[in-house]
Amino acid sequence: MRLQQELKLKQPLASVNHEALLSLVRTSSLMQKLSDRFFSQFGLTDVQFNILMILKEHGSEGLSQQELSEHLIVTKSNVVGLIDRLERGDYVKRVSHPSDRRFNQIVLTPKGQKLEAKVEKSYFKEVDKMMNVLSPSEKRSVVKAMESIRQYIIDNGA
Amino acid sequence: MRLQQELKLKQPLASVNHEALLSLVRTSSLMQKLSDRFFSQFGLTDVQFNILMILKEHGSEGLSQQELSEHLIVTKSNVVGLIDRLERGDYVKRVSHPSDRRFNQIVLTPKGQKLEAKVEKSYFKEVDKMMNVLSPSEKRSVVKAMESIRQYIIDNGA
DNA sequence: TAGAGATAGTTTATATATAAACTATCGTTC
DNA sequence: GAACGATAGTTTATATATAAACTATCTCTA
Repeated sequence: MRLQQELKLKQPLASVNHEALLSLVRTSSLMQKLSDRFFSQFGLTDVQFNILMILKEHGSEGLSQQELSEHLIVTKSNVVGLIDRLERGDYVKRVSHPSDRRFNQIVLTPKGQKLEAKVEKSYFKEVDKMMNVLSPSEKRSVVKAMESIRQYIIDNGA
Repeated sequence: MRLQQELKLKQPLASVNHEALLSLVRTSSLMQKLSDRFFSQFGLTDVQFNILMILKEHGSEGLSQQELSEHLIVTKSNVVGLIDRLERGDYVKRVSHPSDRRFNQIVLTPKGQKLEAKVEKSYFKEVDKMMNVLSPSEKRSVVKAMESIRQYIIDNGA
């Protein structure tokens, strides 16, 4: 559908720049909703699955909450609740760092490992289904454009 | 920066599809943060400004909370709190529909109109600055790619 | 070695978001 | 006209997110 109709605008968008921006914002918002629905099948949220994937990559050493907050680009105060909830579900645990008691090493439990492996398979299938609506050159173009935008944001102090 | 480094991945991304998806997700997340910082200058959030813009377009008739929830693609229960907070700041008000008391017509107050007009000017300048990192053909390509993705999501029941 | 500063994590207050259960109002149908 | 069903908005419980103030721990330096 055309963006103007989707946004229920009375007038066409005046600027191509605004149209491109709203395209991105609207699309990522809808992707978020699709993602929510997908992960809720497994009793997870997208953020929770992301954490499980990150922790899987870091094995038995895990990551500190500070490191996790940098991976997720969220504040450390947010990570507290995220780990609380994952710990409540017995998917991860906090382990005290042996030589520096300020750190929690967050590691997957066996239950967390099993769930991650199971969800990951379905996840990559869904990703392929969605992204294959784009041609290879479109994908390259999107990746390049997104990189330019991120560079702008980083240069402007994010 | 390369996505792999930004995401602090130990291994390169296996699939181009996943890379394209994470490009989008990461970029919109950073855009959200830039947006937060921009609007906080004016004591607003991005969602609040979006509501003010939508209401401006609908003048003295305003929109019901149900209609607003459709514009914003959020649930009506979310809209309750959004309007509560904007009403607390005297930016909008709830007006009972004259012939159907189930409806609230949400309209801008004079204070809300003034703020919207002021913020809008800066907003469009920022949008131009950011999106002009893309060439005209890149913008067209992004708009087209995003439309394809949204079509996929709509077809898959969102 | 005592104190100062840095770092990791937590708490609190607030904003955004959902789903589900609820109230109030309106329309339709019998 | 009373009952039923649909619609609009609210409330509650929960998840994600921030900023700011806090505690605990560690490190460095005077």
